[in-house]
This record gives sequence, structure tokens and C-alpha cells, in this order.
Amino acid sequence: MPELPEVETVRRNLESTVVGRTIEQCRLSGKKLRARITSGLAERIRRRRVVNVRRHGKYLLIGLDGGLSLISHLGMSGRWLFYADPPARVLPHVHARIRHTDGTELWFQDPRRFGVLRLAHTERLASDPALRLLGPDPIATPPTGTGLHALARGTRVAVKNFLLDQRRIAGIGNIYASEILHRAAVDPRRRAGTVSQAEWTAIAREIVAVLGEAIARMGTTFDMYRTLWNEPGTYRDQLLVYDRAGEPCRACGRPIRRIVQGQRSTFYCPSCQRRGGRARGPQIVVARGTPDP
DNA sequence: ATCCTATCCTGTAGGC
DNA sequence: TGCCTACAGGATAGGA
Repeated sequence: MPELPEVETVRRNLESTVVGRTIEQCRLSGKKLRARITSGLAERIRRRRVVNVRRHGKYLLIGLDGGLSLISHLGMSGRWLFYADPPARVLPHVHARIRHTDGTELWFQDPRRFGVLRLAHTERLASDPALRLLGPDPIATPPTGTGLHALARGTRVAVKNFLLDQRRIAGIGNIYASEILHRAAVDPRRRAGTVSQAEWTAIAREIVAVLGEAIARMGTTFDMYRTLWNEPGTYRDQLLVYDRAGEPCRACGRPIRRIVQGQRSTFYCPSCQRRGGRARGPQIVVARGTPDP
């Protein structure tokens, strides 16, 4: 669920909240997440001070003094929660509880356990197995039409799945892939290698625009995702196609369609997102049972 | 090499 | 009310 805008929101929250605080103790649930939590993690982060909080794609990188970084990925259901005044009862599915020397606490909760928590040496972060294969972060390095066009040359996967591939661009997930392609007026089923340079230019522009607007609204909340203070993000109100199957396209009025690509839902407007873009003029009403021209 | 499928896990919504 | 199935914002091992 959390994609780049949600992770960036949490990053900003953490940056303003935990940088400068010192970890006094860390308690782990002992449960396995997507991968096993780095052995000795709790002991190795004790007494360390948080010096920065960075992000690459959907990965959070919490920098500690002494040259260590805590790598965290939220998976589908992970969240970080900050408590100035920690509750007495621990919530279910909390896998890490970090207590700072000032009594504040930071909890990592992840019911589905698709998240990641690992420790790495800061100077070797780029070669860490979790991060090594990631493509550029589109906020740090905005993509260009020519760059994407070259990257996609010869690729036969659907452009929607291309955008989801973290080795090519790191940070786009299922919601924003649909939104980006809708705003760029590109059919999600098109093979990436057949998308024109002009279309890639539109996609590059919308990647930056959509992610930026979603960050400004603190991300998209359906249910699980929350900020560090358990607040929802409000980009859901801005969604043009995601989760809107059957509802009218905000541009042309025709119904939004849901299809499945790679076992995941894609939402798009069959009228606005086809070669040549949206038909101008009034909507053509086709009688029931009449084949679509 | 590239692409596709199944799988990890829990919670919840909807049908009956 | 309960039982069942389908599905959910991610990533990847392994096979075609």
C-alpha cells in the first residue's frame, strides 16, 4: 500500500521528530517479516543517535551515528507510529518498539508482515541486497522522456507493469501507476517498447506531478496507511481512476474500467487512454448490444 | 535475458 | 450471526 508519496510523508515526519533523539532500547517481536530482521539489530542500535532520515523509492533509511543505517520498507501494511506518551498496552502486530532516552517511543507495526527491517553500514548502503537493484528515485532524479524511451526500448511488458518495476524507477506502486498513465493519456496495456518518445515525455512529466501532488496531500489512505501520528493522507480525494471502476471519467464522463495485469488491478479510461487521446465532441452513445465501432 | 506465476501474511468486505 | 471467498497499496523466487 505505501508507495513513494506515503513513504516520503513518513520520512518527513520522522525527520522532524526523531532526528537528534537517542535510542535507549529496542524490543523486537521475534516474528519474521518479508525477510528475517537483522540478527542483533536491537543491541546494535542501542545508545545510537538518529542523525538523518533518507528515502530511496519505497525504502526508508534511518541514519544512526556510528555509521549504521536502519533500513525499513513498509510492504503492504507497515507503519511507523510515534508516541510522545506511549500507551501502556502494545497494539497487535507491533514488531519493533524503540524507546528513546527522553521516554518517547517509535513503533513499527505490520499486520501482513511484508515489510523489511534491516541494519546496514551507511557507507555500504548502495550495495545492500535490499537496495542494490533499485532504479533511480524519481523525486531525487526526475525522469525524462528520452531517458524512459531509451529504458523501454525492446521491452515487451505492458507499460503499467513497466512503471511498477522498481529496478527501472523506484517508488511507483499500483495506485500511482494507474493515475500517471491516465493523466498521460496512455493505455496501460500498451507494450512499453511501443510507447512513443512524446508519450514517454508525458509520462515523465506526470510521474513528477502526480507524486509531488500526492506528497503535498500526505499520500493516499484507504485504511491501513497512516502518517507517523496516525493521520490519514488525503490524496484519495484526487484520484482520477484508481478504485473508481464503473464511475464516470472526470474528463470525458465515460465509465472507468478495471482490468487485471500481473494479478493486480489496473484502472483506466478506455476513451481518454487510447492512441490519439480522448475523442473530442459529445460522447457517442452506443445502443445496448451494438458492437463498439 | 525477459517475462509471468505463485507465494508470503492478515484483515476485511461482500455474498449467501 | 456466521461461514465462505475474493481481494488488498509489494516484492521476489523460480520456471517457461
